[in-house]
Amino acid sequence: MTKIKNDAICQYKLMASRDALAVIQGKWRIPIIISLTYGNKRFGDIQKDIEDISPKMLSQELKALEESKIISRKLYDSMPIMVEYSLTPLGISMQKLLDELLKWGIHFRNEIVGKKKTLKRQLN
Amino acid sequence: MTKIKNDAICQYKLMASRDALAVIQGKWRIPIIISLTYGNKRFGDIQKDIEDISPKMLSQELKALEESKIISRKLYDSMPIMVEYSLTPLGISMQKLLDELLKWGIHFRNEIVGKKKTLKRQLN
DNA sequence: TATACCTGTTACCTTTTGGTAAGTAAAATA
DNA sequence: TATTTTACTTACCAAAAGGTAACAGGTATA
Repeated sequence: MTKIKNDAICQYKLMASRDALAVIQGKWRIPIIISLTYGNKRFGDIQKDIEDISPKMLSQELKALEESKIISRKLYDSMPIMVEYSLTPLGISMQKLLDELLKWGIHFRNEIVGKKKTLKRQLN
Repeated sequence: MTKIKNDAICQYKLMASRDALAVIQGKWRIPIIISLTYGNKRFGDIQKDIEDISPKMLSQELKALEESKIISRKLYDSMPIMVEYSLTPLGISMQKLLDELLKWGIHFRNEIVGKKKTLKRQLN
Protein backbone atom coordinates (compact mmCIF):
# COMPACT_ATOMS: atom_id res chain seq x y z
CA MET A 1 0.00 0.00 0.00
CA THR A 2 2.77 2.40 0.91
CA LYS A 3 4.46 1.01 -2.14
CA ILE A 4 1.53 1.87 -4.37
CA LYS A 5 1.38 5.36 -2.92
CA ASN A 6 5.13 5.72 -3.41
CA ASP A 7 4.76 4.65 -7.02
CA ALA A 8 2.09 7.28 -7.61
CA ILE A 9 4.23 9.99 -6.06
CA CYS A 10 7.21 8.82 -8.09
CA GLN A 11 5.16 9.03 -11.30
CA TYR A 12 3.97 12.50 -10.37
CA LYS A 13 7.50 13.64 -9.71
CA LEU A 14 8.72 12.16 -12.95
CA MET A 15 6.06 14.14 -14.78
CA ALA A 16 6.96 17.37 -12.98
CA SER A 17 10.64 16.90 -13.67
CA ARG A 18 9.97 16.44 -17.34
CA ASP A 19 7.91 19.61 -17.49
CA ALA A 20 10.74 21.52 -15.88
CA LEU A 21 13.42 19.90 -18.00
CA ALA A 22 11.62 20.76 -21.22
CA VAL A 23 11.95 24.45 -20.38
CA ILE A 24 15.50 24.30 -19.04
CA GLN A 25 16.97 21.91 -21.56
CA GLY A 26 19.88 22.91 -23.72
CA LYS A 27 23.23 24.53 -23.30
CA TRP A 28 22.18 28.16 -23.12
CA ARG A 29 18.84 28.74 -21.38
CA ILE A 30 20.03 28.49 -17.79
CA PRO A 31 23.02 30.75 -18.48
CA ILE A 32 20.72 33.31 -20.11
CA ILE A 33 18.34 33.25 -17.15
CA ILE A 34 21.24 33.61 -14.73
CA SER A 35 22.54 36.57 -16.67
CA LEU A 36 19.12 38.22 -16.38
CA THR A 37 18.97 37.73 -12.61
CA TYR A 38 21.59 40.47 -12.54
CA GLY A 39 19.18 42.98 -13.96
CA ASN A 40 17.44 43.70 -17.21
CA LYS A 41 19.79 43.46 -20.12
CA ARG A 42 20.13 44.15 -23.77
CA PHE A 43 21.07 41.65 -26.45
CA GLY A 44 24.67 42.80 -26.49
CA ASP A 45 24.93 42.74 -22.69
CA ILE A 46 23.92 39.10 -22.52
CA GLN A 47 26.41 38.32 -25.26
CA LYS A 48 29.12 39.89 -23.13
CA ASP A 49 28.15 37.85 -20.08
CA ILE A 50 28.06 34.62 -22.02
CA GLU A 51 31.18 34.99 -24.05
CA ASP A 52 30.89 31.99 -26.32
CA ILE A 53 27.29 32.26 -27.40
CA SER A 54 26.64 33.15 -31.03
CA PRO A 55 23.98 35.69 -31.98
CA LYS A 56 22.05 32.94 -33.69
CA MET A 57 21.79 30.82 -30.55
CA LEU A 58 21.11 33.79 -28.32
CA SER A 59 18.29 35.00 -30.51
CA GLN A 60 16.86 31.50 -30.81
CA GLU A 61 16.94 30.78 -27.09
CA LEU A 62 15.58 34.19 -26.14
CA LYS A 63 12.60 33.48 -28.35
CA ALA A 64 12.05 30.09 -26.74
CA LEU A 65 12.24 31.57 -23.25
CA GLU A 66 9.81 34.27 -24.24
CA GLU A 67 7.36 31.68 -25.51
CA SER A 68 7.65 29.83 -22.21
CA LYS A 69 6.85 33.09 -20.41
CA ILE A 70 10.17 33.03 -18.55
CA ILE A 71 11.43 36.31 -19.95
CA SER A 72 9.89 39.30 -21.68
CA ARG A 73 11.15 41.50 -24.44
CA LYS A 74 10.69 45.23 -24.59
CA LEU A 75 11.55 47.32 -27.60
CA TYR A 76 12.56 50.94 -27.10
CA ASP A 77 12.24 53.19 -30.09
CA SER A 78 15.49 55.00 -29.49
CA MET A 79 18.42 56.29 -31.52
CA PRO A 80 20.11 53.05 -32.38
CA ILE A 81 17.40 50.52 -31.72
CA MET A 82 17.33 49.15 -28.18
CA VAL A 83 15.78 45.96 -26.87
CA GLU A 84 15.60 45.08 -23.22
CA TYR A 85 15.09 41.60 -21.85
CA SER A 86 13.88 40.90 -18.33
CA LEU A 87 12.63 38.05 -16.20
CA THR A 88 8.89 37.64 -15.81
CA PRO A 89 7.43 36.62 -12.43
CA LEU A 90 7.66 33.04 -13.67
CA GLY A 91 11.31 33.59 -14.45
CA ILE A 92 11.90 35.10 -11.04
CA SER A 93 10.20 32.08 -9.50
CA MET A 94 13.13 30.00 -10.68
CA GLN A 95 15.47 31.67 -8.23
CA LYS A 96 15.55 28.90 -5.62
CA LEU A 97 15.98 26.28 -8.31
CA LEU A 98 18.87 28.22 -9.77
CA ASP A 99 20.44 28.66 -6.34
CA GLU A 100 20.34 24.93 -5.72
CA LEU A 101 21.69 24.22 -9.17
CA LEU A 102 24.61 26.54 -8.53
CA LYS A 103 25.26 25.19 -5.06
CA TRP A 104 25.30 21.68 -6.38
CA GLY A 105 27.46 22.64 -9.34
CA ILE A 106 30.04 24.07 -6.94
CA HIS A 107 29.78 21.03 -4.69
CA PHE A 108 30.24 18.74 -7.67
CA ARG A 109 33.27 20.66 -8.85
CA ASN A 110 34.82 20.50 -5.38
CA GLU A 111 34.15 16.79 -5.07
CA ILE A 112 35.17 15.70 -8.53
CA VAL A 113 37.54 18.26 -9.87
CA GLY A 114 38.84 19.00 -6.38
CA LYS A 115 39.22 22.72 -6.90
CA LYS A 116 39.04 25.26 -4.11
CA LYS A 117 36.18 27.67 -3.69
CA THR A 118 37.75 31.09 -3.70
CA LEU A 119 34.63 33.15 -4.31
CA LYS A 120 32.55 31.35 -1.73
CA ARG A 121 32.24 34.27 0.69
CA GLN A 122 30.93 36.61 -1.94
CA LEU A 123 28.07 34.25 -2.67
CA ASN A 124 26.89 34.50 0.98
CA MET B 1 33.13 48.57 -8.35
CA THR B 2 29.98 46.80 -7.23
CA LYS B 3 29.43 46.24 -10.90
CA ILE B 4 32.82 44.62 -11.33
CA LYS B 5 32.18 42.40 -8.32
CA ASN B 6 28.75 41.50 -9.68
CA ASP B 7 30.31 40.59 -12.99
CA ALA B 8 32.78 38.29 -11.26
CA ILE B 9 30.02 36.57 -9.30
CA CYS B 10 27.96 36.25 -12.45
CA GLN B 11 30.87 34.60 -14.25
CA TYR B 12 31.43 32.25 -11.33
CA LYS B 13 27.77 31.28 -11.31
CA LEU B 14 27.76 30.74 -15.03
CA MET B 15 30.66 28.35 -14.62
CA ALA B 16 28.96 26.46 -11.79
CA SER B 17 25.74 26.16 -13.74
CA ARG B 18 27.59 24.72 -16.69
CA ASP B 19 29.28 22.13 -14.49
CA ALA B 20 25.93 21.09 -13.11
CA LEU B 21 24.22 21.10 -16.47
CA ALA B 22 26.86 18.87 -18.00
CA VAL B 23 25.93 16.15 -15.51
CA ILE B 24 22.17 16.66 -15.61
CA GLN B 25 21.77 17.29 -19.32
CA GLY B 26 19.57 15.09 -21.43
CA LYS B 27 16.11 13.63 -21.30
CA TRP B 28 16.73 10.70 -18.97
CA ARG B 29 19.29 11.39 -16.25
CA ILE B 30 17.08 13.34 -13.87
CA PRO B 31 14.24 10.82 -14.19
CA ILE B 32 16.70 8.01 -13.46
CA ILE B 33 18.02 9.78 -10.38
CA ILE B 34 14.49 10.48 -9.17
CA SER B 35 13.60 6.83 -9.60
CA LEU B 36 16.59 5.88 -7.45
CA THR B 37 15.61 8.27 -4.66
CA TYR B 38 12.84 5.75 -3.98
CA GLY B 39 15.34 3.07 -3.06
CA ASN B 40 17.92 0.92 -4.76
CA LYS B 41 16.61 -0.56 -7.93
CA ARG B 42 17.36 -3.08 -10.60
CA PHE B 43 17.55 -2.42 -14.33
CA GLY B 44 14.04 -3.71 -14.88
CA ASP B 45 12.61 -1.72 -11.97
CA ILE B 46 13.87 1.55 -13.40
CA GLN B 47 12.45 0.58 -16.77
CA LYS B 48 9.07 0.10 -15.12
CA ASP B 49 9.24 3.51 -13.43
CA ILE B 50 10.22 5.28 -16.62
CA GLU B 51 7.85 3.64 -19.03
CA ASP B 52 9.12 5.05 -22.29
CA ILE B 53 12.84 4.59 -21.88
CA SER B 54 14.49 2.02 -24.13
CA PRO B 55 17.05 -0.43 -22.76
CA LYS B 56 19.67 1.23 -24.92
CA MET B 57 19.15 4.65 -23.40
CA LEU B 58 18.81 3.32 -19.88
CA SER B 59 22.04 1.39 -20.15
CA GLN B 60 23.84 4.33 -21.72
CA GLU B 61 22.68 6.86 -19.14
CA LEU B 62 23.33 4.56 -16.20
CA LYS B 63 26.91 4.27 -17.40
CA ALA B 64 27.24 8.03 -17.68
CA LEU B 65 25.84 8.56 -14.19
CA GLU B 66 28.20 5.96 -12.82
CA GLU B 67 31.15 7.72 -14.41
CA SER B 68 30.03 10.99 -12.84
CA LYS B 69 29.92 9.20 -9.45
CA ILE B 70 26.21 9.95 -9.04
CA ILE B 71 25.14 6.32 -8.86
CA SER B 72 26.85 3.01 -8.22
CA ARG B 73 26.31 -0.41 -9.70
CA LYS B 74 26.44 -3.62 -7.73
CA LEU B 75 26.37 -7.03 -9.34
CA TYR B 76 24.91 -9.95 -7.41
CA ASP B 77 25.94 -13.37 -8.58
CA SER B 78 22.49 -14.89 -8.22
CA MET B 79 20.24 -17.27 -10.13
CA PRO B 80 19.15 -15.05 -12.95
CA ILE B 81 21.77 -12.35 -12.86
CA MET B 82 20.89 -9.37 -10.66
CA VAL B 83 22.24 -5.83 -10.76
CA GLU B 84 21.38 -3.18 -8.24
CA TYR B 85 21.77 0.53 -8.80
CA SER B 86 21.88 3.04 -5.97
CA LEU B 87 22.67 6.68 -5.35
CA THR B 88 26.14 7.55 -4.08
CA PRO B 89 26.55 10.31 -1.47
CA LEU B 90 27.07 12.68 -4.39
CA GLY B 91 23.79 11.50 -5.87
CA ILE B 92 22.03 11.94 -2.55
CA SER B 93 23.45 15.46 -2.35
CA MET B 94 21.23 16.37 -5.30
CA GLN B 95 18.09 16.02 -3.21
CA LYS B 96 17.48 19.73 -2.63
CA LEU B 97 18.14 20.52 -6.25
CA LEU B 98 15.68 17.84 -7.29
CA ASP B 99 13.09 19.12 -4.83
CA GLU B 100 13.33 22.61 -6.26
CA LEU B 101 13.21 21.30 -9.79
CA LEU B 102 10.04 19.39 -9.00
CA LYS B 103 8.44 22.29 -7.14
CA TRP B 104 9.14 24.57 -10.03
CA GLY B 105 7.94 22.01 -12.55
CA ILE B 106 4.62 21.81 -10.71
CA HIS B 107 4.43 25.58 -10.46
CA PHE B 108 5.15 25.93 -14.16
CA ARG B 109 2.50 23.41 -15.05
CA ASN B 110 -0.06 25.21 -12.89
CA GLU B 111 0.82 28.58 -14.36
CA ILE B 112 1.06 27.59 -17.98
CA VAL B 113 -1.00 24.49 -18.45
CA GLY B 114 -3.39 25.60 -15.74
CA LYS B 115 -3.91 22.19 -14.24
CA LYS B 116 -4.84 21.57 -10.63
CA LYS B 117 -2.51 19.98 -8.16
CA THR B 118 -4.34 16.93 -6.87
CA LEU B 119 -1.39 15.12 -5.35
CA LYS B 120 -0.06 18.17 -3.57
CA ARG B 121 -0.84 17.00 -0.03
CA GLN B 122 0.99 13.74 -0.47
CA LEU B 123 4.17 15.58 -1.36
CA ASN B 124 4.22 17.22 2.10
C1' DT C 1 14.99 -29.62 -25.65
C1' DA C 2 12.52 -25.42 -25.60
C1' DT C 3 11.15 -21.38 -23.25
C1' DA C 4 11.44 -17.57 -20.16
C1' DC C 5 13.96 -14.20 -17.34
C1' DC C 6 17.36 -10.66 -16.69
C1' DT C 7 20.62 -7.38 -18.25
C1' DG C 8 22.10 -5.60 -21.45
C1' DT C 9 24.40 -4.80 -26.76
C1' DT C 10 24.48 -3.73 -31.72
C1' DA C 11 23.40 -1.71 -36.08
C1' DC C 12 21.04 1.59 -38.33
C1' DC C 13 18.49 5.64 -38.86
C1' DT C 14 16.12 10.29 -37.77
C1' DT C 15 15.79 14.37 -35.21
C1' DT C 16 17.54 17.91 -32.58
C1' DT C 17 21.03 20.87 -31.24
C1' DG C 18 24.69 23.71 -31.98
C1' DG C 19 28.44 26.03 -34.78
C1' DT C 20 30.30 29.24 -38.65
C1' DA C 21 30.21 32.82 -41.57
C1' DA C 22 28.09 36.10 -43.89
C1' DG C 23 24.44 39.33 -44.55
C1' DT C 24 20.50 42.67 -43.32
C1' DA C 25 18.05 47.02 -41.93
C1' DA C 26 17.59 51.46 -40.05
C1' DA C 27 19.47 55.42 -38.03
C1' DA C 28 23.31 58.22 -36.49
C1' DT C 29 27.84 59.89 -36.83
C1' DA C 30 32.42 61.35 -39.20
C1' DT D 1 29.24 59.37 -48.76
C1' DA D 2 31.09 55.84 -45.83
C1' DT D 3 31.24 53.86 -41.43
C1' DT D 4 29.39 52.53 -36.99
C1' DT D 5 26.00 50.72 -33.89
C1' DT D 6 22.37 47.56 -32.51
C1' DA D 7 19.91 43.53 -33.02
C1' DC D 8 19.27 40.24 -35.43
C1' DT D 9 18.57 36.61 -39.70
C1' DT D 10 19.89 33.25 -43.14
C1' DA D 11 22.07 29.37 -45.30
C1' DC D 12 24.71 25.68 -44.67
C1' DC D 13 26.96 22.10 -42.14
C1' DA D 14 28.57 18.87 -38.25
C1' DA D 15 27.85 16.58 -34.13
C1' DA D 16 25.16 14.85 -30.52
C1' DA D 17 21.11 12.88 -28.83
C1' DG D 18 17.62 9.81 -29.21
C1' DG D 19 14.55 6.08 -31.35
C1' DT D 20 13.67 1.22 -33.25
C1' DA D 21 14.30 -3.37 -33.73
C1' DA D 22 16.69 -7.27 -33.32
C1' DC D 23 19.86 -10.06 -30.93
C1' DA D 24 23.01 -12.13 -27.18
C1' DG D 25 24.49 -14.89 -23.18
C1' DG D 26 23.90 -17.18 -19.03
C1' DT D 27 20.80 -19.53 -15.82
C1' DA D 28 16.66 -21.81 -14.50
C1' DT D 29 12.36 -23.94 -15.27
C1' DA D 30 8.77 -26.83 -17.97
